Amino acid sequence: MEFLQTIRKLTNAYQSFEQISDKNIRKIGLTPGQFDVLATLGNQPPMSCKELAEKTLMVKGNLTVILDGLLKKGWISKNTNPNDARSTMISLTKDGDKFFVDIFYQHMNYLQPLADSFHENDLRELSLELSNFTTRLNKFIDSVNDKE
Amino acid sequence: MEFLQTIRKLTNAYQSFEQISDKNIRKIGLTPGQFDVLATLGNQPPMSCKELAEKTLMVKGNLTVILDGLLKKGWISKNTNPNDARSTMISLTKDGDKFFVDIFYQHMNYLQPLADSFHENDLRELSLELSNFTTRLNKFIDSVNDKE
DNA sequence: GACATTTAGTTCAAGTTTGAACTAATATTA
DNA sequence: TAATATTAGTTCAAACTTGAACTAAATGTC
Repeated sequence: MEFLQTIRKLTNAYQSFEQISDKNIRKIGLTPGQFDVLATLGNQPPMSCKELAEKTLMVKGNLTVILDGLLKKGWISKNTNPNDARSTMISLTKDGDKFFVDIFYQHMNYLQPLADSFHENDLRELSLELSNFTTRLNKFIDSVNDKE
Repeated sequence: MEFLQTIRKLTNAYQSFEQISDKNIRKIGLTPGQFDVLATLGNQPPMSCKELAEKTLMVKGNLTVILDGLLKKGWISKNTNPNDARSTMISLTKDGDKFFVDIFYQHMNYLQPLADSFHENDLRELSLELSNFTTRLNKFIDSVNDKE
């Protein structure tokens, strides 16, 4: 069954990269979740928890915990959305932004030799195929959700 | 930077699939880690914790916990390796094997409509490119490990 | 407007994951 | 062979994750 084979390859690729990336992120002193949130907030206007949870694919409960951690470190701020008192807008503080730029640069630097070892064209080709693959996955997710 | 773009696509693809797969696995009553271990043990001769940890990419501490859970459910058995008293050989029990065949079938059934929505050739092409991609990732991992 | 429904975010318990320290067994080497 | 180093697996604390129940605010409907 070719499909399972492809999934296995996908999993291997992802996990290999994760291994590389997480190792450096933890060395920086962040958890992958925290890095994910910081990277999503970086260079963006403030966004709600809901939006942040969607982009990072975290469940809301987990996001609250991660935001608590980042808040304690002083890297994000929370403000009630003036248009909807239920929702909270999250943004990087000045310190948070400085930190983000720093670690992002550091992380990219770490990955540079890896990035350089690929041919642009191969990456473009793979990107395209992964996009098509994901499109179908998401269609399936929608169809499953519709049934519920 | 094409590389980051590709990584993002890879992450999206993986997480979309994970979302699909984990949902069903948890419905079956397993955690993704438990499923992973059962699937690795299925149709294989007994293997050591070390081998199991390598194949599933889990840290040893986590594997111990997961094996405890599977042991409690009666699906695996542990036996000291006669050739090396430090190591433990893990295998599926008869019940565990029956359960594994059951859930594997159930899970495949769940994924079938998704699998059918792809063209074999596209999958083969993507598989190949992912393999090449992972080969390079692993080379990078080795080179980083060598430096330590 | 009052009542039910939906939505945003928090809280909590149970379980997972990590990394480091630990025990016990095997390999190495002098 | 005795001392040392390595390897297999466990334990533990701290942190993360999930899912469900909860509070509060906004929206819909009569």
